[in-house]
Amino acid sequence: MLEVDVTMPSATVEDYIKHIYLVSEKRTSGDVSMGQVAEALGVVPGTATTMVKALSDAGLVEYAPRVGVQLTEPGRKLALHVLRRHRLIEQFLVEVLGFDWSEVHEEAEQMEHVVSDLLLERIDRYLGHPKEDPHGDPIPSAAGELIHGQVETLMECPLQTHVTVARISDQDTEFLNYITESGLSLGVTLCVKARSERAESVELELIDSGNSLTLGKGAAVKILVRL
Amino acid sequence: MLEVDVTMPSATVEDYIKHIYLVSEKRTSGDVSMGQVAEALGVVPGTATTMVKALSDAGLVEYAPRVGVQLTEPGRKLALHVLRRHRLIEQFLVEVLGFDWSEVHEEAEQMEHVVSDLLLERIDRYLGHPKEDPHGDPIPSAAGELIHGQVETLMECPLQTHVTVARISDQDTEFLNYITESGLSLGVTLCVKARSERAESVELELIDSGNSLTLGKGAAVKILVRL
DNA sequence: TAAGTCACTTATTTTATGCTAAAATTTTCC
DNA sequence: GGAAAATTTTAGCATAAAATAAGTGACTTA
Repeated sequence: MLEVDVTMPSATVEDYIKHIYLVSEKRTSGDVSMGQVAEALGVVPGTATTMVKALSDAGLVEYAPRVGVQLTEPGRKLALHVLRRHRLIEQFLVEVLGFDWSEVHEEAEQMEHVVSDLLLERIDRYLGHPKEDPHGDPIPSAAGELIHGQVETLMECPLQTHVTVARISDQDTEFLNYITESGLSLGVTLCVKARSERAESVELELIDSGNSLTLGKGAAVKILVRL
Repeated sequence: MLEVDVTMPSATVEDYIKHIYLVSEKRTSGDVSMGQVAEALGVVPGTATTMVKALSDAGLVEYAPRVGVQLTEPGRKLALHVLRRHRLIEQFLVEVLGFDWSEVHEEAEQMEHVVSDLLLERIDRYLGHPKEDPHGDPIPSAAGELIHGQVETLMECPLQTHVTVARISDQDTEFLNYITESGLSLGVTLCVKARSERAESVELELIDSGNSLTLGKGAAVKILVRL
């Protein structure tokens, strides 16, 4: 039987735990299915089953065969720690080294597994203890707490109301570039003029520029706004 | 037989190539023995033999059984590329994030395998294209050239002559802290008053502070000075 | 030159992570 | 409610990188 050493989790273990956390945040349901785990990690389902059983033996998750997986408290701690590393690195790359918000994800994906606690705290201090990363994602505290602001997607927020773009929940470079070009960067004020559930689209007006824009549901749910 | 994909070397491959380069720089002899490789990598000799054969199949080294190993031109290119990453990272950690020169080695050891070329060039630009890292080690250019200044160890440099500490060729935290406490940091001017080959020691005078200091051979050969 | 020691190589095993393919189970849909 | 579809698990195998242990060659020393 595979033994996972929790004292120094491998990059693979960290990735599984992180993705299980991210998926379970998105879905409100309790358990994450093996299919979702496999898809998030880019492996075949059989591989996910094997790894999740190992994670379960290591006490990082609770696994119920044919039901799904769920983080334990140590697992949640680890997930938030990895997420803190990822998001602080992204913020550092943008703020200090002049990266565009669309290019930092892949870089942080690698670095999150190697930066020491010491380096992480130096980065945090250098940045002045930021609360959010370049995509508006909240940065967990060193103690493992995460405060997410009150946000809603463009598919659920009130109509005819001024709202502010607060967070983009997609890390794809192409998508982020499209968002930038459309003038939907973080902090921009807009107003949802109309929404069609049948056509799965929303019609926006950008207050500052006065431009109008129509977005499909797929894109609209990735854009989170604050009232 | 193990196949090594040279297009994207693993961290392990990079470490082998880097250490073979570093050992062969130190020793003037042509080949690096398997024992030296194993010791540098912290593995048993059998592991080193197996990996070196794989590196040889990949065209990164030339390997003669029971004689030793030597980098090919692609191997040398890779070694210098890894060293460039390592040293630029060290310089960045010290210059930008306020690390002490004694704490950066281990951190860089991890990061050198994950920073992208893009990030590396941003770091290089941010630092103003430094020529040396915090220990005085030369930083190879992006093209793979390395200019090392004319330096000598404290065991070979002329006596009764003012020389400047230019480079410390040991990354051990304890040793570097000792060097700092002794006032032998980079740039310090000193004078070798006497040297005893029998006693394997040198007697130094630090010009700026006026302090005197005796060093054993082991330490003295790690301190490189410029005339 | 025979014996002993040391360094090195080879062969086999282990660990972590992945794959494919088949079997089993659950869900969906008439 | 039973067949088809989708999902999940199991089993067997592959790869990278390490270890162990045993065998081989080569240098030393008398």
